[in-house]
Amino acid sequence: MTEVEKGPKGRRRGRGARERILSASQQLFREQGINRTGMDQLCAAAQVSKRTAYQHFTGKDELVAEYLRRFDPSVLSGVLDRTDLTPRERLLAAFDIPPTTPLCPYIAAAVELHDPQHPASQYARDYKKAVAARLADTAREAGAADPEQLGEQLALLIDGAAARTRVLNADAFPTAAAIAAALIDNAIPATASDDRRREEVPS
Amino acid sequence: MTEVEKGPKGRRRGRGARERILSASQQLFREQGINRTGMDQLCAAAQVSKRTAYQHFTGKDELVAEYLRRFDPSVLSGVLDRTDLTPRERLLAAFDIPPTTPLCPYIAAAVELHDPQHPASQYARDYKKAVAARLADTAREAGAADPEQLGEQLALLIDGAAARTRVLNADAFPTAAAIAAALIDNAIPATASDDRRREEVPS
DNA sequence: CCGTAAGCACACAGAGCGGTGTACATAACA
DNA sequence: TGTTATGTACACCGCTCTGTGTGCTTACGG
Repeated sequence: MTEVEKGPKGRRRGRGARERILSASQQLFREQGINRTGMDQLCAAAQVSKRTAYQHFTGKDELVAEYLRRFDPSVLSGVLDRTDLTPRERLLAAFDIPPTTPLCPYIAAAVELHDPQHPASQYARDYKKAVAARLADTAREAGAADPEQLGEQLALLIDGAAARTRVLNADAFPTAAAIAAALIDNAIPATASDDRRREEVPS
Repeated sequence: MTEVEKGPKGRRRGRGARERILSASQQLFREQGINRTGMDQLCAAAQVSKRTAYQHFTGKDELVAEYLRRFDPSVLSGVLDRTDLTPRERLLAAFDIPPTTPLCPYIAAAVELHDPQHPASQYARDYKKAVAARLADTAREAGAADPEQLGEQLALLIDGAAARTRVLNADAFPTAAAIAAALIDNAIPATASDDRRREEVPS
């Protein structure tokens, strides 16, 4: 096992330079934004020398892309996979986000980088499509008439709530959840008995 | 009448330094973003010396705030005031935006500036609230049961479509319009005789 | 015990940024 | 005719940014 928490000089930790950099990115990029966080500050926060950082990442662009890739936060895999909820409840749970998220980092990255060709922007696009697809899957499971459309609609609601929360400085997710509930009720034929707890709906 | 289109030296135009600066801002801030547009480039595009620009605006911050204030485009005063449409049609027309808008500049400014106290961010907040209020007014006029809620919901849909359009690089307003139609139909009691002109059949 | 890999500290380059200082030119008005 | 606004041209300041170059220090494996 490599030594950990070394003395004041030399290698600080055997493993973890990359991880510390990415972890600091998570915090700083979200708190301050990408453009307003310089590499100097980031390396200081990660307790990593700048030289080391540029040996792990070819540049800030690659670091930003990796930072975005290290997500998946709650919404995608956390909420929609819960088996203790009905599909309908899972769809609605996607709107019960904790107040810890100032703004969806994917939208923020796309706006801040401002270049659709930037690797991070491309990944943001892929991720958003994946979220819509997952929502569509769950919608299908819930028995929606047009699952793809419902998935796209719910994804739009999430993004709208995120953007509006940022601009207004006030939580917009309850509003989005209300719309979502209405859409789901509209889209799912009443025959699907989703309102009963813990029941797998045979499609 | 002051002379216009002067010679190669001296004062280029009698009036218009300010206007040219703001006009160049409209183009460059939208095309490239605020942070990626330097004052040098902006002054060159406006054919205005940097010195003059800083005599009209105390700094870039003030310029950005003024740039945002010089909007109102179509949505707020253009569409919702049309008397040739029923209130319901006016609400839906807010989603028929031309493809000329890459991203709602208010959201972009709030994300790029990243400081809720920035004058431009404050104005963006005010503007978004005003839009929701105008939508609520129209919703009331259309006979909605809870106009404030419907206005807020439609505003969220617009912001969601704007954000999603930016991230996905694909028009998301049709999806938002579909949701809006459903919400409006749900919120307005059938007694309201808006549907009488049925030549436009959506969905 | 020595080589190598990993990392640190620190200075520096090159560019762009917001913003200013200075000297000069022109138009409108007295 | 002269004064005053208004504007130009252009160099310049101080700062921050991304990214390197250089030399030193440590840990670990053979």
